Amino acid sequence: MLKFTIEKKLEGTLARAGEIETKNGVIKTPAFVVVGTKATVKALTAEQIRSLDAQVVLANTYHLYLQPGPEIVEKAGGFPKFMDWHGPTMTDSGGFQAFSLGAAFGKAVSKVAAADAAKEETDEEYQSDMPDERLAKVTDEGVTFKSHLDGSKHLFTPESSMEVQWKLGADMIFAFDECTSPTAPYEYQKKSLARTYEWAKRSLARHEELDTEKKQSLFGVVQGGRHQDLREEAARTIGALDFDGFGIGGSFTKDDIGTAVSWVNKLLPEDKPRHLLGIGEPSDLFDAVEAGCDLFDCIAPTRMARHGTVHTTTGRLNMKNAQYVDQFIPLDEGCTCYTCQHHTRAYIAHLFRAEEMTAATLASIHNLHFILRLVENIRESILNDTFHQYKKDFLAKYYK
RNA sequence: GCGUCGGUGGUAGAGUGGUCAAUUACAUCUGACUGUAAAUCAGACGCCUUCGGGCUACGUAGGUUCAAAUCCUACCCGGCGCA
Repeated sequence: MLKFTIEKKLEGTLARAGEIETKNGVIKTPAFVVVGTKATVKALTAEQIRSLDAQVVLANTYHLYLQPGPEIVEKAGGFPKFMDWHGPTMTDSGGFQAFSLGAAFGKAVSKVAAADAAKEETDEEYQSDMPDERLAKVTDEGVTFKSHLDGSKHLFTPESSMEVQWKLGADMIFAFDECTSPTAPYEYQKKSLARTYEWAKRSLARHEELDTEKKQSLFGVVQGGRHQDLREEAARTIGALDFDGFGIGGSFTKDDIGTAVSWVNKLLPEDKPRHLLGIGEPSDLFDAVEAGCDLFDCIAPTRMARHGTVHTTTGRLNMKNAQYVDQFIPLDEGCTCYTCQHHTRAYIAHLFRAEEMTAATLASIHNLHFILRLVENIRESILNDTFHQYKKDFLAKYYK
């Protein structure tokens, strides 16, 4: 069971700093949740995750269901024990894969789209653009999947997602939802929202049957795309259900994350934590905290690290660029992460060019450190009333 | 010395008379990445350009042809075989 306390609210905004107590430790919020999809944070050992002072690790139901399978994870004592992580944990429900393996499969759509790419299609366009080779299809019952690993067919329902997440054993789990595409027509999003609401109730019901001792906390997921009426409807209806916290999911445009999230957070119960699903760019984190979010998870720091992009206080660097091969300075001057304490840009650039695995490890350590410390600093700035100045200064340097 | 095979863009290696500035891979350069289908993907990659095109290129020099990286001759260089 979850205990959430708000220490401080930032006047004139929806931002708050607080603490979530789980049976595996306290999470100081706002907090960035590290993504460990397959019960591993890619390229990092559990010891390295601890060294980063990460607070929470999130794994994914879809991936662990397919491999190694929920029974193995259950036998291992749950995914946290399986991967030797002792702190608080979450699992995502598999709902996001309805989007990434469905409407988005093989296409260039991102759930956070540039404004011009987020144009809603007509129903006809949407249907005809739906990729034939997609691996997921949504029905009222649930989502049918073809495994991306071997093509085998599977069905996820709200009930089965709860069952798998029960076996995976995280402290906090998510209701099964449909993440819609930013190009989906309004009518589709409205229909999808009604379905996600039904799924929320089914998730709750199955969760209550399974978890009689209240070991896991269940978060409901608010969808609604970029529409104020849908977002508000979702916040009211999902918010009225007996969840322990809330996830905010779905698609946004780059510019309206803060706006859309504040529509929701104005209506969600104030005394329960809010997790913004899958957001993790610096500017988005500021906006989302200001709009009242307490938790974030994002694959961006680790994926970008593996692909050679690192965060610095003065913006992103692509370490594969020629200019870094002979720069014998840290990735980011003044950074206290392991990578910056021990290695130079030239060395990291060399490792990427040589395709050495440690390139991914060292860059992941740096990027996670950067984002984790950023969110910690945001928290501090709420507590000592310097949020607005900190935001302004940070963004001015980062997006110079 | 004789014979034989071969010399193609940064590298390897296709092409063997027109559709070739030349397949492909690698390298190089650049970009993207937001609940991980991702150690991935995309673009550029002879020179110039008013983006229509122009120019120079397939060892070197000639030649045949309307047209040559592709055919012929000589030379240079390399592998292999025989002396």
